Amino acid sequence: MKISIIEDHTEFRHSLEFIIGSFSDFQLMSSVGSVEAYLQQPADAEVLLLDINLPGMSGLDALPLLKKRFPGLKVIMLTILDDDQHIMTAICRGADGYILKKSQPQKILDAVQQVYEGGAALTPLVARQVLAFFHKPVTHSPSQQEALTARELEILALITNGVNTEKIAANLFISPQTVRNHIKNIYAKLQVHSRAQAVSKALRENIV
Amino acid sequence: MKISIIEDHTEFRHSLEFIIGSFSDFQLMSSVGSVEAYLQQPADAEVLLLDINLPGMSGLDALPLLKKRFPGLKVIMLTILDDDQHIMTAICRGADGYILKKSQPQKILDAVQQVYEGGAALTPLVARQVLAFFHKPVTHSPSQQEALTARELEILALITNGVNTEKIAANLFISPQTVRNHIKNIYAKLQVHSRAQAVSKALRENIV
DNA sequence: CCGAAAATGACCCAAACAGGCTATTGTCCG
DNA sequence: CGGACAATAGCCTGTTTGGGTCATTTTCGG
Repeated sequence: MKISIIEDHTEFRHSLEFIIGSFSDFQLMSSVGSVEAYLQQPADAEVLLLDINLPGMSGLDALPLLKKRFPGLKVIMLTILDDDQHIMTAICRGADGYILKKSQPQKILDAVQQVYEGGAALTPLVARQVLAFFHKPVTHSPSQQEALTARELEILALITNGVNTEKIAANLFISPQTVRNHIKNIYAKLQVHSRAQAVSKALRENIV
Repeated sequence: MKISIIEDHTEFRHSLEFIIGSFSDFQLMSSVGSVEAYLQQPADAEVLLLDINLPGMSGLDALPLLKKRFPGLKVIMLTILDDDQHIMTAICRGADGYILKKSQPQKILDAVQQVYEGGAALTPLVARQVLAFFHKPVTHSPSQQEALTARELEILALITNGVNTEKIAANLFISPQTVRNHIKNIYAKLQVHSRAQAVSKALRENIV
């Protein structure tokens, strides 16, 4: 298993090198202090430990670039912060893992092993924040506003796909006027006043 | 740490009981074979191991119900399948963990510990599938269509919030007519023909 | 079996919108 | 300097939408 490291903090980098060097399963290919240095002599690593806070190009900015240049490379973000925004940015840009520097060495080795085997490595607290993105909207939405009926949900779904009144009516085999009435009721329940607002609310609050 | 189990497969349930009983940190409150049985004599557990495939009400359907009735209860889904759809459903309904039955006993204990400490417990392969939901859309979207200008993005964002032409104009200190023109250009680039479609595309492809 | 809620349908009207065309100004790049 | 593009602005026309009010039928739970 070929591993590279990009981490500017010399002391911590040496620790990582030591940990990885302790196991014969792991082969350290490259260990540098910046993305720029890494790109000058790229190693064909399989797993990359990438710091977020780096001098020059940040780890977050390097992520999509590295993923594009080395397809198949698994990248684990290493960071001191478990900042919500950083986590989501990293994940959206293709990170395969996100672990905190304060983690025990064994956890870091586990993470490398996990991503090598095709999994993703998240510390439990990071995983919690990721999951929050899914069930936050769902839990807070059904509370406030009135519930939509099945028919209304059906029509809202079509509106959300940009279908106009005429086509919705044709689709559901009902009169356009009836569609209009349903839409009025939907607006009242969602407390919106236009299709654009309805679509926005429907998508953001996972009503569809 | 108070733990309950809902699992219909008797043999596996007994294994779980045994594993949990082996540690003095854990206190087994209740161990039953169905959601219905659990609701009849609810225990004030802190962590619940919940099977997905259950006779009667499924674990997925019970999830929101249990979460509502016992706020603060952490639920770990236990299942044989790592089916994509089940995972996402469970997460959207508030699961705090999702682990496979074939996991080593130690992993299950770790998961309980992790959710108890406020984290989320996902096996690496499940985590991979969750992450895929984030970086899939981002990678495929910026390809096809033409890029929007800064002004167009600004206006698209306002449209996405349901603001009408008049208000957008007032907001940006430009003429409503100019806003109309920008919107026409946005429509052309996004290949849509209405605000609703534009909002839908903007939100679904993370353009805003 | 009755009443509430949902689904269906209609009319009107003012406002908003979509699409077509033209035009001026500014900026940036080759 | 000249062309490309973005941002600004106007006009016209037909369509769609949002809001108001009313009425009939169906469905479902008490």
